[in-house]
Amino acid sequence: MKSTKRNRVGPVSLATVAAQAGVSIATVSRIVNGETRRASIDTVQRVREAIKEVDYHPNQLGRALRSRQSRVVAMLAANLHNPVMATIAASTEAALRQAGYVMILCDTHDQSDLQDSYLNAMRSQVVHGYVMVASQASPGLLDCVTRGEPMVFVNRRSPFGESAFVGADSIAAGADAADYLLDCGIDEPAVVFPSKGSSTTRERVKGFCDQAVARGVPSKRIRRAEAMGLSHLEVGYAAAVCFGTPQTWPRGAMCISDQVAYGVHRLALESGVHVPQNCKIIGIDGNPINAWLAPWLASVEIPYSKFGQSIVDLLSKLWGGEKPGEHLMPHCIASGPNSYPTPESGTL
Amino acid sequence: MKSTKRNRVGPVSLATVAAQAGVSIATVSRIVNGETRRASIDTVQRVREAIKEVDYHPNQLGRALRSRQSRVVAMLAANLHNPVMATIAASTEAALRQAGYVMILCDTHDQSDLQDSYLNAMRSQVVHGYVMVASQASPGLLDCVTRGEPMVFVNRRSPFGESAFVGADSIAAGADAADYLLDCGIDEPAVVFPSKGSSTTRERVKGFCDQAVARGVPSKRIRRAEAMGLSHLEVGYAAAVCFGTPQTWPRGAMCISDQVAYGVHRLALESGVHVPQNCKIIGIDGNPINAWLAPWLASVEIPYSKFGQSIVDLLSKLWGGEKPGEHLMPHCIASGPNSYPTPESGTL
DNA sequence: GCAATTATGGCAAACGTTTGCCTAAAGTGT
DNA sequence: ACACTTTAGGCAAACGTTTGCCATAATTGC
Repeated sequence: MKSTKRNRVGPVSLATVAAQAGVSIATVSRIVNGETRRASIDTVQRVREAIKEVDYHPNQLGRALRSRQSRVVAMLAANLHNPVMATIAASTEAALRQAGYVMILCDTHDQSDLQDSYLNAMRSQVVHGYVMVASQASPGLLDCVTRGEPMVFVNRRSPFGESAFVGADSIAAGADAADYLLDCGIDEPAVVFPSKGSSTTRERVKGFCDQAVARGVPSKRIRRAEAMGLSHLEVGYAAAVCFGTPQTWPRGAMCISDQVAYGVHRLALESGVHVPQNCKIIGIDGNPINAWLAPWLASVEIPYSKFGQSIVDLLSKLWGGEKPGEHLMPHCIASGPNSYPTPESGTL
Repeated sequence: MKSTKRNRVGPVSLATVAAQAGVSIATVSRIVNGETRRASIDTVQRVREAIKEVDYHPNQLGRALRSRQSRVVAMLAANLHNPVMATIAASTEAALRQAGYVMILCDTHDQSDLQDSYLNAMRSQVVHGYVMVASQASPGLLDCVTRGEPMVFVNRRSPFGESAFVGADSIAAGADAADYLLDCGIDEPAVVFPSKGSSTTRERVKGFCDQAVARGVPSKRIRRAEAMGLSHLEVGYAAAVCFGTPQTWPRGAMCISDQVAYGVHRLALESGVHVPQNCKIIGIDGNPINAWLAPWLASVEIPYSKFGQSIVDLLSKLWGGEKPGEHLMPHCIASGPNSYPTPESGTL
């Protein structure tokens, strides 16, 4: 190696490259950023070699400081223990990466003060955009919105006026669940949901009830089971208590999430109610684990693993100065109870 | 408000505060950083008011650029769809936040080139530390290690010499699983694992086999079932095929992860093998969902939701210049099959 | 009353970028 | 030969911090 290759241990910056190539920092910067027409062909060549030589990588901090915009996006999710949000996080991370961004992940535990605290922290990190998964209304969020920060809301719409949104059509999802149960010939379906649910929850319930009524079920005959609880699992378990004995259990139940369905099913097991023979259950979310652990469960599948791409598309539009748009993701009835033998039909 | 409160729309920096308070930038900086003894009591007061006044928040970019260290930690996880890693990510995020850091989350999909790509990206973000969850050996990782970056390895040790590590004692976990099955009186236990598993996987298998042998099971009588597959679910399902008919199934099986156990159980269902009556299954991980969806499963519980704190502790030590330490997390047999009625003992 | 110390706080140089503006030199048209 | 444009590239000012060093003024010790 004939050049004075210095095994630089310390940080290598534009200055290092410039010195190595014998040009100014400005020239190197322009070449790094693809501004090749401002330099002669052999200068470009020389600089490119120097870059390899000293193993230069642009410092994103300097870049962001100067240009007042980073390649960092913040995701604030309400609860990472929820597999739905974990899936959304994973897919968003992948899509962002594809687009050359990195993602900072924050778990707000569904607390508005924590959300505000994160919002502040992210602002001082000069993040370039926000992804709010199931966000809460909070003063800090209002600030961000009014400041016009690029924000995409996921699953829950902005509490403050119109905004970019990606989520499922909850009304339609609820309606599809109603269709499923009604098509099974169940004339008095139940619906299980958390008492203090989000708007999404309420929409799912509403979609279900409206559709049931539209198909001739008297509103009074829809058995509404609700409970409050920390997790949807517990909500389902607690709410189903009102179903009573095996004789009084409904023959079909729609749970506003798969997690609620798991809770309901546990009580069914404990009560000696057989699912799906005695009671058909349909959830919403389409958790992939259902095929393995909950073959008794039908579910309205929502393609969370495709949310990431839509989120990034929407963000890009916001960055491009466009009006916030909406992406309503398609859904479908995914998994009816699987065909392989349930314990009851086994060889015993 | 008597002061000339300007409703600054633009960015507010140290300069803004300095102007407002009529002092120099340096003074404000020092006060912001708690260097109060360098300013008179009333100057401090005035600056503090000015800070409120203009709603100043330090720009972390400028800070990081100047001091060459940020409050950002990168986590590179092999696969966020794995609930184990999602749990670790969530708990680490919480612990880091507690310590005043933010976390950038990267999903390497267990690919070494993607891992390197992220490692590079993180370096140019000037992150302050790395958390490698189930990392791969790769050139970029070797670079980082030799450069002496603060890194904590989780679940898989560094492929390159000693390093900070947090994880469970896999040998002991495997041994405990063996004890469980043997204590149930099963004399020919099976062990189910992926063919090309990580070191952790191999240790769990080894711990199991060694303990079984130590307790008098001839090594030949341990039925080893392995398969390759993308996910542990599929591994379990495929590996259990070799168990054959209900007559030839083992009476107990240890699966090196709960996910493998789910796969095995699905085949058991399809084959008409009743769990746990005909075959006891024990997994490792202690997925909280087990209590709800897999009451038939025993599991060696590993406290993943406590990993975050240990990870941050270890990172702090590294930052403090200490030698990399190890945290072996305790584990215990968590959930035997639940006591509530299984389908087989139901009212049917 | 004078030197030595301490309190208070400003100056300016970094950190690594990007970019508007300027300067030469070289090329082009007539 | 002259005016004019293009090409190639450097200068220096930001962006928002931190911090070593210097400069006053006030206090202390004798």
